[in-house]
Amino acid sequence: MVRTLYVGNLPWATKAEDLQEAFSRYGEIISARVITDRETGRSRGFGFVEVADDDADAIIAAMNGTEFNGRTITVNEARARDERP
DNA sequence: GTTGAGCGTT
Repeated sequence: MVRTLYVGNLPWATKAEDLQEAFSRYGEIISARVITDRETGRSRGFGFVEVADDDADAIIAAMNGTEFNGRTITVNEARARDERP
């Protein structure tokens, strides 16, 4: 099973592979993705990381509120798009 | 070549 994590407050230069590398230190990463603006192609400063269910809690605890390339990032469980108003 | 709260593609 996988759980999707929301990662916010990222530096502009952050790439998906950067997330993968950083998060994989604390658990199994299924996939990582940084959201970029579809129109401009620039990073929106946040992303999503799919992690193994068993590692999700440890990863959130380890990464949330920590400094990532100079910015204090936010990590918590992501919401489904359907839940958004 | 910029910016800073937020929850994305198929």
